[in-house]
Amino acid sequence: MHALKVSCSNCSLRELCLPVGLNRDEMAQLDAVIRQSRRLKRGEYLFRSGEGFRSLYAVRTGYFKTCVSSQDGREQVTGFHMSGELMGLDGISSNLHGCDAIALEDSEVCELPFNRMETLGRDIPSLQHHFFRLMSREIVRDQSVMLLLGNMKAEERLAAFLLNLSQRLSARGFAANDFILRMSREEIGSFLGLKLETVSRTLSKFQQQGWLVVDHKHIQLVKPEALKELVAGCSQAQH
Amino acid sequence: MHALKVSCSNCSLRELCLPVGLNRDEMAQLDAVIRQSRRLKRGEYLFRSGEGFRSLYAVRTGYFKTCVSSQDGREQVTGFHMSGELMGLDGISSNLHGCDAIALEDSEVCELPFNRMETLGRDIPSLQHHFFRLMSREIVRDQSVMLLLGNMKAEERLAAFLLNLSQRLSARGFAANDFILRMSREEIGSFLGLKLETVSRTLSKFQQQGWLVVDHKHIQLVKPEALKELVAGCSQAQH
DNA sequence: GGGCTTGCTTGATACGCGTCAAAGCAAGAA
DNA sequence: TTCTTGCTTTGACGCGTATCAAGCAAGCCC
Repeated sequence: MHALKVSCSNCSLRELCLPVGLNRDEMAQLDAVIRQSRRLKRGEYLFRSGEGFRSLYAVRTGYFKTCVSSQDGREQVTGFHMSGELMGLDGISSNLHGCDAIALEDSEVCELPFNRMETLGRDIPSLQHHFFRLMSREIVRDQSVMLLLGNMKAEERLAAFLLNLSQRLSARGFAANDFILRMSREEIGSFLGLKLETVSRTLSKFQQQGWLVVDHKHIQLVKPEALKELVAGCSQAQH
Repeated sequence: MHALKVSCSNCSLRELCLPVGLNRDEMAQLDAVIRQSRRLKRGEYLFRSGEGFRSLYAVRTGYFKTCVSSQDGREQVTGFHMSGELMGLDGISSNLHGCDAIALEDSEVCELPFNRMETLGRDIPSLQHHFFRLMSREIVRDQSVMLLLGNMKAEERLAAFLLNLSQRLSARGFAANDFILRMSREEIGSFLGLKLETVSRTLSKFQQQGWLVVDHKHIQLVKPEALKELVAGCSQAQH
């Protein structure tokens, strides 16, 4: 990943979500398209399922969850999103957002009007290609969630979740083994296909085994290797 | 959907997977890019996880499953694919295929070299847009599978599966309530996050209730309304 | 035909996780 | 402070699905 460290008035983290090799002129065109960033308070909706789709959103700071709901009110969290990650790709197909996006803490996003990004993609091939790659990456991510929901046991799911979080945080320069959960036990459970009590119990079990320390939302991974060993077998095979 | 019924030497079902409003000239350009179709025998791999990614594949005739495997050999079927449906979108992100695609019966696909489709998309905006829509639709589909795997009980999963099959078959001009399953009980179970015995038992239960008739792979939906009622509450909310 | 394989059904049993309930704990309001 | 309120932890119990195992039907090869 050749992340460009070009100063950018609109979105300081653009190099994370759009790491394309653009020249100065193309960069300026992109800048012209990216809208002012938007701030959201904790709990606020960025968009709701069924609303008209106009833009993608990249997280600048803060934390989001996306979720779909069934008619009788069951909620499935489909993902947690941190800085540099894109939300709203599911809205392209029908011009309606297909999920809710909710800020888990005070957050900031930059808005990418999709029509204009699409047009720009025609002039800047590497940008077009990058968008295809981003969408494909989302499909790959979803497939690994299916593997998790379809095949893993509670302990394996939670271990995979914690390691995934750890890896994404450290990729952003945060500590890999000492972090704050931004979501509730219930939201973790919804994402992992478990009930909140099971999440809580499983965390306690990991703590008893000395693999981590739980203090409310504060998690310290003491033996990340143990967690890795637990998920080694059931994680997706590398070829 | 404005499905064009233009004759096409390479891919008679192109109107299904590429229903774009193209003029004669654009159509010719597209024809030039789409490769000769490829035939596969039942059980044959179209591609394997980890192989280099070059092309997307659209099913012309027959039936496919795609699946990801964990290191210890657990297999998660991520989808079943029938005529007009596209496979391989997950390969774009890393230039490697992210899943296996296997023919469930003797089948035929047409190959869409991705680089050339990408280039063509720049000249034909509606084609580019259509590709974005296709990828987005795949993300939406994956989200609804997550809802299924995360929240539904065995009966609800199987009912949702049968109704989805029924709907896709009838969209292709086949009978909605009388069809042959192309996959084994084990493959259905793998897709739905259930064991084959549970699939078998649940089918038997549906039959005892007079909702359908099972004769090996031959399914007749007698009371599809009953199945619909079962999934009504737990299916994704419409807005 | 006999004997094999493969896939499906069905039953008995086990166990993991959901459900229900109670209590602890932190943060904020009155 | 004291009373909320929301979130979490923990325990007891029960249900739903997995697991193990046996039997059956269909297809295939010799």
